[in-house]
Amino acid sequence: MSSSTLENRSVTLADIAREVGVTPITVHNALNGKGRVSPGMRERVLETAREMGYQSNLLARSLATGRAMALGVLAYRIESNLAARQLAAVENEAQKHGYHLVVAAHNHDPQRALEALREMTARRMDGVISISSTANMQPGVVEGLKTLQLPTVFSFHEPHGPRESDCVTIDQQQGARKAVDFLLRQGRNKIAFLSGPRGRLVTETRLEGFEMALRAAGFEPSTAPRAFAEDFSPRHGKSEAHQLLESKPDAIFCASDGLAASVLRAARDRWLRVPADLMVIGFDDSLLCEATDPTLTSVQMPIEEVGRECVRRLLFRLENPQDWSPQTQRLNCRLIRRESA
Amino acid sequence: MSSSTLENRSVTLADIAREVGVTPITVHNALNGKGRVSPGMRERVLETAREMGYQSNLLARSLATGRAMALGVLAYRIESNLAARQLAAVENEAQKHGYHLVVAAHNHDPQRALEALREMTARRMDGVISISSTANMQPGVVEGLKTLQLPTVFSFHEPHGPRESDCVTIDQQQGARKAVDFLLRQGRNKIAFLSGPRGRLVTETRLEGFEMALRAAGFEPSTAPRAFAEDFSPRHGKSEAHQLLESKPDAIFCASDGLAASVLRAARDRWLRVPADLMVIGFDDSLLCEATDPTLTSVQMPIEEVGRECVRRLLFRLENPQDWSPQTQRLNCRLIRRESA
DNA sequence: ATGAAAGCGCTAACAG
DNA sequence: CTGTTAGCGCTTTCAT
Repeated sequence: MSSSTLENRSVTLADIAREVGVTPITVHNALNGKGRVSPGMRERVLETAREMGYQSNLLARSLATGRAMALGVLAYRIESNLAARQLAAVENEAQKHGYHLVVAAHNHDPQRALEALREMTARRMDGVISISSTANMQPGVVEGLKTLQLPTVFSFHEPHGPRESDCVTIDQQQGARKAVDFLLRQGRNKIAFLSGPRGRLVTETRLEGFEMALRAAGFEPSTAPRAFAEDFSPRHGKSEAHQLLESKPDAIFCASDGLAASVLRAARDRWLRVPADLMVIGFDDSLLCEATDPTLTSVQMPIEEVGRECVRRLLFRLENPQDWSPQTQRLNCRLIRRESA
Repeated sequence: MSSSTLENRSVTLADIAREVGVTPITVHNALNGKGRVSPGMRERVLETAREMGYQSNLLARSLATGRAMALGVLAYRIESNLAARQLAAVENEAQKHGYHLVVAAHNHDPQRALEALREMTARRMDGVISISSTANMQPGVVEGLKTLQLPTVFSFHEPHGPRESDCVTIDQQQGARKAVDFLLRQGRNKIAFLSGPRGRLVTETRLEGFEMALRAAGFEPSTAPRAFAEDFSPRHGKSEAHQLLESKPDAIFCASDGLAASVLRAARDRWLRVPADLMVIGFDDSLLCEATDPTLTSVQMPIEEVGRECVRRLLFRLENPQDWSPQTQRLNCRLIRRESA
């Protein structure tokens, strides 16, 4: 009678039904407020269920209803700060709507990504959110997502070709423009650009924004000094920073906070005062920004908003299949002012 | 016949069976290499399955087998760098063994944690990994995990009372000792301590390590200068750092990299040379360490190893229920040397 | 207000 | 080698 009677196997509707002396259907109705059940009956059922420690089996429910009440998340990485923040936002939003999250990482390995994708369909996820911060995902994966007919939201990444899926991105070009505009408004007119490897979407997009801002202000962007480090981390970029400083810029816009930190170090080597002699702006508004000296002004991406929006769009699609149509959304960046500019 | 015949509903074993002209069981056997199936048959089945775009339904399989092939992860947070790194390691290891991950965050809200826990059992997860970096989890949750008879591994957190579950932790006291020992060996003998709020496990554990190291070296730890900031972030601790510097220490051991960054700033205010006049050591080996100037020596926690070990222990338990017994494992920290010490 | 019947898709155990 | 039978736990539709 008490919960301790049942050993290993977990309590089922039938167990409760037997205990109460009705059929499983009545128990089901009582528990889920479905059919009409007399108040007394409902009370007894609920009570017994509690006593027996009943836990409805979601696997069985999902199988029967065809809804897993779970979303798959396919992330290029989990440990990256940006990805983790987005994942956290996704989790939070999904939770609010009663959805669980199945998470897989692929580290840009297309094999692994496709495999994870198959697993998501095998588990009959209601939908999938793809987090691919660098947009380096192999085309095959994007195709995979599309053909597996799982409702998908891409984020960060804008899938190539015709858009049959939702897409939530950040306008990084706008972010870069915002930073450079700000420098220009501060009266700086010899602004340099520092980024990581050429060819990376991050580099190219932010460089475009940099050039657009200069051009809009009447400068010839092609003459603006620029350099490209091996990577975006603070371990890199110091020699490139020194190289840029040779041309005596009055500001440097960096495509990452790590590189901006390197610029600060290089500036100190040369006894330059930041921001008086040299303004520095980074990108990402990461934890580094508060740790450098001076603290770093940086472009902030609304990554949490991206996460939330992914979930919202996906759920909207699931709940309103008729009046849904694929849509690409671009969110804007903000400039977070600190000491370096 | 071709894959395009099937519209919405997904392909089942029965569909393939019908197509091939056998029973679902044969298809099942062929697909899973179970019963003996003639090579020719197996070939035809595999071929047809591929053609029809068959995706085995894991929900159904789990329901039938009683194994979800999935682990639940209950994290205090996802966006924290440490948590995200551990999560990534867990994901990686689980993936290797063919397990999926269902992830939920509770932000130390006991209500939410219990709810997430129920959801994990409702989904019949094979086991749960609890990531609770600050060990602030309410006792109720720990109890919940224990009573829900889901195999659980606690990490970071050592559950109160008798240990009925596995536990993988990091010996932070050892980490602190290691840092202070190092400073002592460098000839420093006026070492101060800076941390965040008192009462937090992080503060107290690292303080204990600090004092143990001093005592072991023949110093009276109670006289060592110490201060406690409002928080562990680089936004805090600067005034506390200045306060400590009044007593002219030759080294400061900080309970976080953020606070260590604040110390570096304070030191610069006073024209102290780091490490010549003042050595500084942080804790966590976070991204900040490479961004400060000078770069920060810091204590590194083997968080990825913790994640992997959680999965290994859990899977071992699942696969060898008989010769499993709860065990608490403590991993050691390393000191990562950079410029500040 | 309650129940009966059927099915979701897969698997396990044993029979032919 | 292949098929039969039964069941995992829940839901849905339709009777009563």
